[in-house]
Amino acid sequence: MPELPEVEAVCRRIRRGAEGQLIASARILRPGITLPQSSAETEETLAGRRIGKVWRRGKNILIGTSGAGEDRVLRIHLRMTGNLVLFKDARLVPPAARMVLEFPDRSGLVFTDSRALGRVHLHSLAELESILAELGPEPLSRQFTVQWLAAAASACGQPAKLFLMDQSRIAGLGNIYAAEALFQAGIHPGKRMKTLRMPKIGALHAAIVDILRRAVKVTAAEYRRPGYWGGEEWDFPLRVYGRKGEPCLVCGSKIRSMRQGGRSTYYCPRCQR
DNA sequence: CACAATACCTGCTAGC
DNA sequence: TGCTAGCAGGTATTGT
Repeated sequence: MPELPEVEAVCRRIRRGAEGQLIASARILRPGITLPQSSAETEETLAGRRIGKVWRRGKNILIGTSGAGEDRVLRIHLRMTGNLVLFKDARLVPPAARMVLEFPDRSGLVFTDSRALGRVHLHSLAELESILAELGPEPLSRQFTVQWLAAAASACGQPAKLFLMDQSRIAGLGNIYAAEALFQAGIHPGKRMKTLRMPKIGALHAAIVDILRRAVKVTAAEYRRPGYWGGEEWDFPLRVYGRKGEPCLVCGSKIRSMRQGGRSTYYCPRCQR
């Protein structure tokens, strides 16, 4: 489910309560989530370590830890339904809890994930660096410029929607925000990247940055509520995603949907060419 | 190589 | 009411 703004919101929500905490015990309640790493080994390594910095890269949540031996980083990917929540009592945890990091006072950080597609991995700093090197630039960083996007686009024959969702090109966009960015820029999702010219490239860059900034702002506020997510509410106002058959908010044409890369894409046939 | 299909999972909903 | 097909905000792997 979560894309960059939701992952950012989760980081901000847990940061205050998690940073600096001692992990008294770690329990992996669903062994598959650590594959190909061993869940028993993950539990053993984490126990007795202290949580350092919590940060994010693309859709990866990164939790630094220190203790016996070298520093390790816990990398959590929420995939479709994952979430991280701080619990007052880590023994009273919901059925979808997949990992529990319990602190000395019995409170804890809990990874919930109904579909169990999310992943938890423990890395050395060197290992983490090489994994993150596979990701494209952060769209809200200085790295992500119009010039960079123009250069990346000119070398790419992919349809625009697939380009935006490819984490090795830009890190953090997913199905919803990619669709929304293309709508805002007036670009058809099937448009080949290398056929885009300058005013459109600029519009796409501006749309990505604008939408993600606004979504982070709105979503981060909502995610302070610990139970948030589970509900169907989507706080960022969506203009095309999920609106098949409804009128375009700009021109009134019926929003259409198509399949791309096995996923549903929504677009306005008149505004997006 | 690029691209498409499928596997991974559970839960919800629309339609019968 | 109860069943089922289809679909879900993601990504790694397999197949063409």
